[in-house]
This record gives sequence, C-alpha cells and structure tokens, in this order.
Amino acid sequence: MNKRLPRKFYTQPTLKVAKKMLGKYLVRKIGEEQLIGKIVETEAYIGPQDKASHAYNYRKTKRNKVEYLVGGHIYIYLVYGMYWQFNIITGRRGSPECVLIRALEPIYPKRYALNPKIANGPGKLCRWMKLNKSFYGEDLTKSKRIWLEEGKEVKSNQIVASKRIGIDYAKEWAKKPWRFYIIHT
DNA sequence: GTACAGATTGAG
DNA sequence: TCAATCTGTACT
Repeated sequence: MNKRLPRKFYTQPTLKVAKKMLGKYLVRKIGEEQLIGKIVETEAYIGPQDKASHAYNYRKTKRNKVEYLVGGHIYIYLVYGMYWQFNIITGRRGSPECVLIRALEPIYPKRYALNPKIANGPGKLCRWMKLNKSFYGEDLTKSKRIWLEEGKEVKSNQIVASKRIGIDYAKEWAKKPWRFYIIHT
C-alpha cells in the first residue's frame, strides 16, 4: 500500500524536494470521498535570499509566518482576491522556504482523469480540492484530510527546469530555473 | 485609516 | 489583452 511521506522528505534542501515532489500523489479526503492528483509542476521559493519569496530578507508577517515552521506544513494564501496558492513548507524550523504546487494531474476518481484541465494551475487545483484558509498551517504528516503519498517514479530526464511564473517584479530572481515540471509524453 | 499591488484565470 | 476581486502590507 502507498505510504504517507515522512517528515524527513520535507526537511531536505528545497530545490531537491521541489524536484522529488514531481510524480508524488496528493491525497485529499472530503468526507467519505477521496481525491487523488499527481503532482506535475512545482516551484521553489528559497526564503531569505530569494526576492520573489514572501520571506525575502527574513520578512515575517501574519500571512507568511508558517513558512518558519519545520517542513511538511501547509502555507496557503489568497492572491488577486480570488485564487488560493497551495505551498508546502520545506527545510528546518526557522528557515522560511517552500514549494508551490502549480499543477496536478487528476488520478482518482476516474471521471476527473478525463478532464485534465481541472487542476492545471495553482488556483485551479485549490478549487478542485476545495483547499482554503482552513488548511493554513496544517501538517501533512499528521492531517486526516490531506497528505502526500509515494506516487509514480519520475526519471530525471523527464523533468524540465525553467523560470518561475508571475514574479517579474523580482528581477534577476525571476530568471532562476526553479520551476520544475514533468514532460508531457 | 487609506491606498495599492499581487506566486492567476478565463473570456474576448 | 484585460478585468475580476480582496487581503496583507506599508504608509499617512
């Protein structure tokens, strides 16, 4: 049976976790129903040095304070007044780093697999899985309603790195190849 | 208290 | 190309 990923997975260096997360299954339990999506696109945000990060220069606000928790917690927030962004904290306690989940491929229930566009964007996957502020600070290693499982193996030659999206204001940091996705086969 | 931009999306 | 829509943040 598939096993929930342990704390150890999340406390590795952020860029490594961002890559390893590709192919993992994100499981969301809603009542008796389960939704499962394979992670196919991620972006890394490397805390204090990363100008595109909310925690740039160790900034700590009411919104991003969970980024300082140990890896495995959820950082979720609203952008543009209507879309949630689902991030997973990485690294150790006190190091504000995280990975943004940008896209899922629906696996289960089967009817969603026919509609791959339902979760192909950071705002859309949250709408699909009904993720909102109530998940702020939730622990993926303990939660009963959301967690990550070992999924399909992804070979390194199927992973592409490119620059991150929607953060042009961060200038040179916007060009870092810290967005990872699986080649569509 | 007030102003303003943003890790997006879908329609035109 | 552009509006929708609202919270956190930085300022007065």
